[in-house]
Amino acid sequence: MYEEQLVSDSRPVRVRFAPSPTGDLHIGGVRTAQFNWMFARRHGGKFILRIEDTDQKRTQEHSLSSIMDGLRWAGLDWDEGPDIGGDYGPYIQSQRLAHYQYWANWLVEHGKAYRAYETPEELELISAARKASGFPPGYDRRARQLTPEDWARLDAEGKPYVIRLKVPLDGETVFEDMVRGTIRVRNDTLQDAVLLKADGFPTYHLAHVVDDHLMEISHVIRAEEWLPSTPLHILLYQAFGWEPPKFCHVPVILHPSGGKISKRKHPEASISYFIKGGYLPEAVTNFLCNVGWNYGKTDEKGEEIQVFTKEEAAEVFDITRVTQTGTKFDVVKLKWLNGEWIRRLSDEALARRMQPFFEAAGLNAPYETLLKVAPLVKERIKVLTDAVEMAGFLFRDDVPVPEPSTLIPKGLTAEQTCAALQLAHDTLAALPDFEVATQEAALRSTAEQLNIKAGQFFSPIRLAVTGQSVSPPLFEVMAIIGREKVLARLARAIAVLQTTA
RNA sequence: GCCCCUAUCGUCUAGAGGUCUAGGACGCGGCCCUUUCAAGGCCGAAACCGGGGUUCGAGUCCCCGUAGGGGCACCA
Repeated sequence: MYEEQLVSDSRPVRVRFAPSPTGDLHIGGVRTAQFNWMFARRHGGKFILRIEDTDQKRTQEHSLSSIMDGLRWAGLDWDEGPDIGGDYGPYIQSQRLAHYQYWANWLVEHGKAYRAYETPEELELISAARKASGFPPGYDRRARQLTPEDWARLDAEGKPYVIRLKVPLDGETVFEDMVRGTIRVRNDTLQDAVLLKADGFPTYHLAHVVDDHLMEISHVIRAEEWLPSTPLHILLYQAFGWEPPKFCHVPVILHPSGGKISKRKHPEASISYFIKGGYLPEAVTNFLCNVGWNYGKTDEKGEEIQVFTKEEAAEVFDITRVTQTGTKFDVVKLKWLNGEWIRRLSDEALARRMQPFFEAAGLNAPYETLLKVAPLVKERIKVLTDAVEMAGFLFRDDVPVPEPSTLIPKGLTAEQTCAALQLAHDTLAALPDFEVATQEAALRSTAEQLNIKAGQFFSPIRLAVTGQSVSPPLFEVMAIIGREKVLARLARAIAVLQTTA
């Protein structure tokens, strides 16, 4: 199916991302938001942010700002939303209760819905009894029998009620999903879903249908977990006599071990994991494009282009080509992509982006120094936090004293190593300047003098100066650290070897 | 239990009935480069879930199995 057929000219493209404020933004939510965003940008439509806070128990105080921060971090800007308003506001459902109550009652008045007075406890009993006698669990629609007189009597007793949809007992509901094609469900498998809760708040089913209609949403792009309840939503549109939007259900993101990735069980389900973990928003959105969709452009070698921006993706985004299979979230591949993006950063940009991570590690890393560090770590790190691990020693005075055993390279004795370090020390001390090229020329000829391989020579120097066996290129590192500290650290290592020998 | 969706290398995917000896990427292995580690270059191993149809021809269409996922709340 091609997308062009599904975007009608008569109806402007208006899509929304509608999270519930129950904590951090979920990584799957980011992708859903991104698909909506790309679809809107592709078709010159509007991308709307709406907050679905109709569950008073689960709503969390700081969640709204956390969600908006997450979206901003990912660069998914919205055209209408709680903070910026718009012509269809308010964009927070708890501020739209009058709408839901009006339309719920409208359905009752028109015989499409009814009041039900069962308590949650009674419902549990009903469900259990049905199960026991071989029926599917759920509600048995007994309140359909109630007359308006019954309602008056129960109201007089002060009994709270909910409003339930009167689902047709026979027939089937059919709709077209933009990625899955025709979906067909028998109505007798559907429940008389609650639309308005006893506390006067709507359920998701009612609230989103009313809002999507009132906000003139043209395409509902949402996670696959909504697929089974979509027939119910179609029935609701029919009961109202409204034209439903087009639906598109995108596959869920799975944990590599199988099953839905959940914030409760997996830290990487939350966008903050990636923000704090030193991932670039460019890489995360790039990666998310390839989970359930693919860019499809190839380079001159015939290889698929893997690195692209979400803007580039939006230019060719076709929602009907979204995959239909649940996809596992491969953090390893994300890390690789993140490395690709880091390598594309200018030194200035990389320095700026690394800075907060050094600070978070308690290191005072001036921008000017980071600017020199950037080219050294650029092709060695996958996430920004790697830079702290790899180059943190540049900003630390308490670099660990190396173990004598690690100091001695293969093929050399302790005495030889000690002598080599002493010679390195003296050579460096005598240099006219401390430039990389000067150091390199001098130390390479020193290695020749000593008749040992360059690698054998540089290894103990590296250990002594950086405290690590792995580091960015040695001469660059020493130039940044400065001659004084380098000589001191060499002297310290020499002393360690001497006491051992 | 009932309903819905899905099924190509370990993972993400390309594949719109003949161009498939099934392509790419990550990861993995090897080689080259090299002061460590990377990055980069080259090479390699690695998949159409099973069974029936339809068709001259099926990874591609249909059916049945099987497997995976999702859903059956006064949560979203």
